[in-house]
Amino acid sequence: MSVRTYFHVDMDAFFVSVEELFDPSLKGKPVVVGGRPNERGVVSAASYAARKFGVHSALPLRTAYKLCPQAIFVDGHPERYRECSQQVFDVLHAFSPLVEMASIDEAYVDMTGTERLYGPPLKAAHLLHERMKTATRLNCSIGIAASRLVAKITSDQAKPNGVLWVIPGHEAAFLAPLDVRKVPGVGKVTEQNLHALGIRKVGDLARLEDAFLEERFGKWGLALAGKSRGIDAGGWFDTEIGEDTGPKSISHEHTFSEDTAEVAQLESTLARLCEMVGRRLREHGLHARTIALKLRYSDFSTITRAHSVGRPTQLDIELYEEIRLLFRRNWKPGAAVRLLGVNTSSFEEETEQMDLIGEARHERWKHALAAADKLRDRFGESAVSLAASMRGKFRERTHENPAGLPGKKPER
DNA sequence: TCTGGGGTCCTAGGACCC
DNA sequence: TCTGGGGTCCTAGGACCC
Repeated sequence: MSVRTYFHVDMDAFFVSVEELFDPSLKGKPVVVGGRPNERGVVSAASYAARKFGVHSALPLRTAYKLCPQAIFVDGHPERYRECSQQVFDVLHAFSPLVEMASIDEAYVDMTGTERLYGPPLKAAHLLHERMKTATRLNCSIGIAASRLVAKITSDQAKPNGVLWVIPGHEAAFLAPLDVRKVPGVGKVTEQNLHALGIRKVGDLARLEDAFLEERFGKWGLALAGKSRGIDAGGWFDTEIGEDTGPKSISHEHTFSEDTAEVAQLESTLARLCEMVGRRLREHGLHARTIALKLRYSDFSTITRAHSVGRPTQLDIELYEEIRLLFRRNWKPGAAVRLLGVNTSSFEEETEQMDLIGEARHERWKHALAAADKLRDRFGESAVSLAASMRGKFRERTHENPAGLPGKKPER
């Protein structure tokens, strides 16, 4: 098999950098994206100035405030990030057609066989780096290697705003001195398990027998053995670049600013979550067979309860009927709830069958929801709401029912 | 420290079928 | 009446990623 060349392009402090485009006065200052310092929630991104104080993503906002009270706390703007992410993709795609966005702020580019066009890898990477800066006004770091795994680890080592190449054949030497935690897929738990075995560096891992790792960690251990030697093994690293598979699940969840045990508040929140999920299902032209409720109590204990339905659906009201049933069967009445979530999966594409099945009620809702989706496009997410049509004194970001949705009260 | 929201993948047990 | 052997689907939970 011939040697391939992969770039891993990772945007530097992406959310913070995008916020700086909208408010240049933020530049160079300690900035925390994610919310107010007294809110429930965690840091989505921290500027390099804020990181000097120990602030990093996933840190609770209240903790971030204690570490760095002078930081500027800003709310996240997902639409801005999606738009900039699209610009990043456009730059990459114009550069080389084999691009796969791995998340909103990072991508793999298969650069194999582009030497005649762009020259050797380092030269090509610097050209791409420059084009990215010119087109998006954002900095990125680029890792270059013969496997995607090593390219990803390399871009991390290149940060911030750098380009780094691991020459084929030098993977093991490059990886050996790094902490095992640097290997994608090794998180807190696996790191602890490895430490318990006296394994701290990737080099320690690479010296072990495959059989030993397989015995200790199963299938995952075998993939880990390959990773320690820089081989794309296991999980999505094995897939081809550029193939666009649709989503496998669509979900929304909400953490209350204060825990609550009020049924009206809980159920109207579930209704709102079902609307958000239903809308996205319709956008993607998908019908879900499996609908799941997520419930987190004050003590952070969390359960999920799922049900698969005979007829896949994309309708808010049908999602809500299932979810409410799951909720009523599983919620310990009176127990304060911290978080609610609605998840859908086992998708089926739209079929003629589904349209033919549509009995009157089904069709009414379908048309009403299409109208509601249009209204939301024009006036925003809170313009129309099933939650608003529910009884109960509690209302959250909703008002009366301007679309005239059928049915005042969703009853079975 | 007091812990978001959106995902993916893996494991494991039980039901059910042949 | 002492206990098959898959295969597949479903559910629940957990690790991990950005």
